[in-house]
Amino acid sequence: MPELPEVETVRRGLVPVMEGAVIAGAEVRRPDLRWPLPERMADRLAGRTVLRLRRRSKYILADLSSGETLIVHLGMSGRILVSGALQGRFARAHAPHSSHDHVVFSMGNGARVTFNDARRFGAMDLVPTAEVESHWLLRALGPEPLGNGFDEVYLAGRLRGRRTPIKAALLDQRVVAGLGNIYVCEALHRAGINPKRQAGRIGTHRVGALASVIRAVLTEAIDAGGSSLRDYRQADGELGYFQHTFRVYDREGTACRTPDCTGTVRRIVQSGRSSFYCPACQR
DNA sequence: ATGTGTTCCTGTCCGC
DNA sequence: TGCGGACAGGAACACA
Repeated sequence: MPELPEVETVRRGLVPVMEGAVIAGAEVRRPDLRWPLPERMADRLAGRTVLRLRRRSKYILADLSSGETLIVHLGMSGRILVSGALQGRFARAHAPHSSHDHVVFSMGNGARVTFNDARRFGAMDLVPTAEVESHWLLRALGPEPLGNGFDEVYLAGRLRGRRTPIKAALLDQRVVAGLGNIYVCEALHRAGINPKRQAGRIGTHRVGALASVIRAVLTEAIDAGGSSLRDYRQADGELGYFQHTFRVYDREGTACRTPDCTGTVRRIVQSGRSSFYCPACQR
């Protein structure tokens, strides 16, 4: 579930609980997620202060006072729950652990942060802060779509000559970091580009529009997450899920939402993933 | 180098 | 109500 906007929403939800706070203890309830958890992770976290919570692509990065950084990826089904008291703002009782609560952080301020991941495609690692960018999971990532390194000139350069469908190219984290299946579908719809179109065969002008709508769709989703954050916290402390109004994603068979378009949303499979698009207005 | 298909894991939903 | 199959927001990996 978590693409860049969801991960950013989780990060923002964790900032008031974790940033500047001490990790009193960490309980590792199973030894592995997608890969084995870091050696002696609980010992290396206990007593450390979280200096800063950052995000790179879909990774949450917690810089610690020990000089190490905890890298967290939510995979497909990873979620984070916050409970416990902090200035009365998180006055939610600790729920009993579920079988998918794999790592539990007990903060010095009384909050509890639980990493839950049914499918266990998530991951954690703990490395020197100076080595985060060169970590094997992060080193090949393309630019942040909301950062300065991503614009129409960059994107055009990366798509030039590529014969792969634009859908696959945008899902490639080396091209641009943080997009997933939902937001690629949404961005292509807004840009009026058929997901099957060869990446290198999109006109310069339309590539410019694409870069622009990618930023817009992500920004809107982050804003929506921010506005729903408080509601979700009040509900059950769960971070990372919020309602979106998608224009095509998961809307197979329904009317296209492009103004004046009479098309019907279709679903096709591209490299094993569902693509939702409108054949009438995406060319 | 590029592009495609498989794989990890569990939960949910839909049709019979 | 049970059961089988399809499918799920990721991405590393093996292979053409």
